[in-house]
Amino acid sequence: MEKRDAEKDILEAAKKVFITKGSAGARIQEIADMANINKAMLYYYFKTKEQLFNRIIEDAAMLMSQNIIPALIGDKNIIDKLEQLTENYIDTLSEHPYIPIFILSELNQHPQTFQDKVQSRITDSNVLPNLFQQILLEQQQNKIKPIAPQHLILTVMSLLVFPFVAKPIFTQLFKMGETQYVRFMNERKAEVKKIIRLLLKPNP
Amino acid sequence: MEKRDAEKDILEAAKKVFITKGSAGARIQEIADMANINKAMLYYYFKTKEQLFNRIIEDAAMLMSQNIIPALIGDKNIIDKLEQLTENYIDTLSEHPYIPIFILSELNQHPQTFQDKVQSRITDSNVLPNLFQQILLEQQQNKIKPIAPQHLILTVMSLLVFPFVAKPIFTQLFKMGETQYVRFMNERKAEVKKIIRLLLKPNP
DNA sequence: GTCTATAGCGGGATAGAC
DNA sequence: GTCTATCCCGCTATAGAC
Repeated sequence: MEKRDAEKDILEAAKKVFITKGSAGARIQEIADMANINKAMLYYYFKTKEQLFNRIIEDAAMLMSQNIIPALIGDKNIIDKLEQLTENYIDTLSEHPYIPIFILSELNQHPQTFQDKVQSRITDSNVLPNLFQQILLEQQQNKIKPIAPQHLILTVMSLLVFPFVAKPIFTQLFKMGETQYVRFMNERKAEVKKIIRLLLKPNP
Repeated sequence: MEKRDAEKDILEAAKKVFITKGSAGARIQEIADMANINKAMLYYYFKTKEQLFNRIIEDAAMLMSQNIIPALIGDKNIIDKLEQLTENYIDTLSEHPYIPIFILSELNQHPQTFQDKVQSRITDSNVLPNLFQQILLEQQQNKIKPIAPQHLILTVMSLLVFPFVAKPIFTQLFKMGETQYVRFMNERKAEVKKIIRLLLKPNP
C-alpha cells in the first residue's frame, strides 16, 4: 500500500489534461477531479495554472531532449548515431505519443517558450554544431554521400516525429487500432534506418 | 477602391487568430478588432464562436485536400505522382505554413472532427485505396522496389509536412530568417524527390 | 446593418475555518 | 494540509436603440 502523494497525482493528471486540451483549453477543475483532490489543494501545491503548465511542458521537453543528446554524442560514426537515435526516439515516443504534438503546438502559440526552456539545453550541450562538423568531415573522407547537414537532420527528425504528430489522422486513415499502431511503429524503426542508409551509404 | 466586405474581413481575421491561438485560446474580441468591426457585428454574421471556428478549420482542411487529391489521381506512375505531390504541397504550405500544425493540433484535441470534416472527402474520392493498389501493382511489375504502401505514404507525408509543423523549432535552431526559410523549403523539394527516387527506383 | 450596453456564467484564484 | 464557500474578472452572447 503506497502512500498517496498529492503533488505526484496532480502532475500526472495535469499532464493528461494539458496534453489533450492544451494550455488554454485545460480546466483546473478537471485536473483536480482527475487527481482526486480538492481544487483549493491544487492551488496549495501550485500557485497558478501557468506555473503548473510550465512544469508540465518543461518535463515534456526534458523527456525529448534526454533522448536526442545521448544518442548523438560520443565517437561513433554518423550512421550509427542516427540509427541509435531512431531506436531511442521511437521507443520513447511509443510510450508518450502525444508529447510531440503538445510541444509543437504550444511552441507555435508561444514561440518564446522554446527560446527559454528548450533551446538553451540543446545549445549549451553543443550537440548540433558538433554533429554538423562530423557530417561534413565524414563527407570529406568519402565515408558518406554528400548532403547538406540541415537537410539530413530535418529528414531524420521528420521521419521520427511526424508519425506521432499525425497519429490521429493516420490511425483513422489506415484503420488501425492501438495494437496495430504500436506494431507498425516498431516496423518503422527498420524503415527509417533503411532510409538513413540509402541516403548516406556510398554506392559500392 | 474596393467595397468593404465585413464577412470576408472577419474570416480573414478569424483565420489568423484561430491559427495562432487555437480554438480555446482565441478571443472573439481580438478577431473583431483585427477585422475592424464591432463584436456584435461578428455575431450578426456568425451565430457562435464555434460556428466561426468550424468554418475556419473546414477551409483549412479543404485547402490541404485540394492539393493531395489532384496530384494522386490520373494514370501517371507512382514516382511521377509523388514528385508532383511534392511540388504542390511545398508550394501551398510555403504560403500557409501554420495550417498543418493548426489542423493536427485541433484534431488531436477533437479526434471526431477528422472523421466528420476531413476523412469523408478523402474516403469518398477513393484516392487512398487506388494509390495502394497502384503501388502494389508497380511492385509486381518490378517497376519500383518493394515497400509497404503504408510506410511509403507515411514517409512522403512526413517529409512534406513536418518541416512546416516544426517551423518555429528549426528556424530558431538553425538560426534562419523568413527569407532563408523560404529558400530552404524550395531546396527541399529536390531533397524530397531525391529520397522518393532512392526509395523506389530499382537499382540498374 | 451598425452600435452600446449589459446579461449571464464559467473558471481562476483566495479567504478562512478546521 | 484539507475543505467549503465565495470573490470577481473575462468572456460569450444577446437585447434593443438607431
